[in-house]
Formats: sequence, C-alpha cells, structure tokens
Amino acid sequence: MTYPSPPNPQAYYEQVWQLALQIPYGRVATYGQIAQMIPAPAGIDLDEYTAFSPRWVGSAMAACPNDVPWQRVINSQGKISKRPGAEKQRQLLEAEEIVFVKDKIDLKVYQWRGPGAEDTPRQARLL
DNA sequence: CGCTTGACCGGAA
DNA sequence: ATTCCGGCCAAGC
Repeated sequence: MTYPSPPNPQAYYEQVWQLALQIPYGRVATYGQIAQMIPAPAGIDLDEYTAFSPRWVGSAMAACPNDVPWQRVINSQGKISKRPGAEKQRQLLEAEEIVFVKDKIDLKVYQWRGPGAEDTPRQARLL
C-alpha cells in the first residue's frame, strides 16, 4: 500500500482534530466522514482528495493530542481497524453505551450527524 | 541513499 | 460474503 500526504500535514491534522473534538459522547464518525467535512487543500485534485483523505484522517488520529476522543473515529464498515490499541478503543466505546454486534457498530444508530446537527435519540435496542 | 510501512474506501472480480 | 486493487507521499530504520 502506498499513498501521498497532504501538502501541509500539520495543518490538515489540526482540522481533523478540531472536528473530532466535536463528536459527542456515545457517537461515532468514520474516517471518510471526517475527510468529507474538510475541504480539499489548494492544488489537490478532487478525485485524488477523495481517494486519499480518509487515510490522512487515519494518520491524523494516529498522532492526535490527548484531549481528542480518538476512540469515536472508526472505519466505514462500522468496525475498529486491527492495530495495537484496538481492544482499548472498543472498551472505551462500550463505556459510552455503544453496542457492538459481531465486532460491528450500527452506524445508522450511532453515527454523528456533523457539527451543529441536533442529536437524535439513539435506539436503545434492536430486536 | 533505499526499502518498508502506514488507525482508508469504494468499486471490481 | 471475501479478496484484490488503485491511489503514488514521507517518516523511520
């Protein structure tokens, strides 16, 4: 696997962290979702941005400050990507009353709508 | 200097 | 459901 980096990684990462800080307790966002909330840096082709920005978000989360709720950012499948610390991430999310089914979170129930969006009540249980 | 390795995603096979 | 592929940069060893 190989991929480019943002023109200014530090500046891009800070935008990622800024958004991650706004994800409420008990909600999750996907890497791609965060990426879409950030405009493509100047000079970056839109197709290229669409292709790589989710990875840039991943890189940003790998280096995030301690005050960022990194556990609330997961992949587009509603799962936690395999890596050291994944177990800890799941524990933190379960502590936020988020339910896992087969290692997967139901994004229709728990996905954050975005900055400024009103939170809708989560369904307590799906039977 | 030359590999190797990334907290991704959507579409194709 | 599952695996494979393109995208083609930069830090670390």
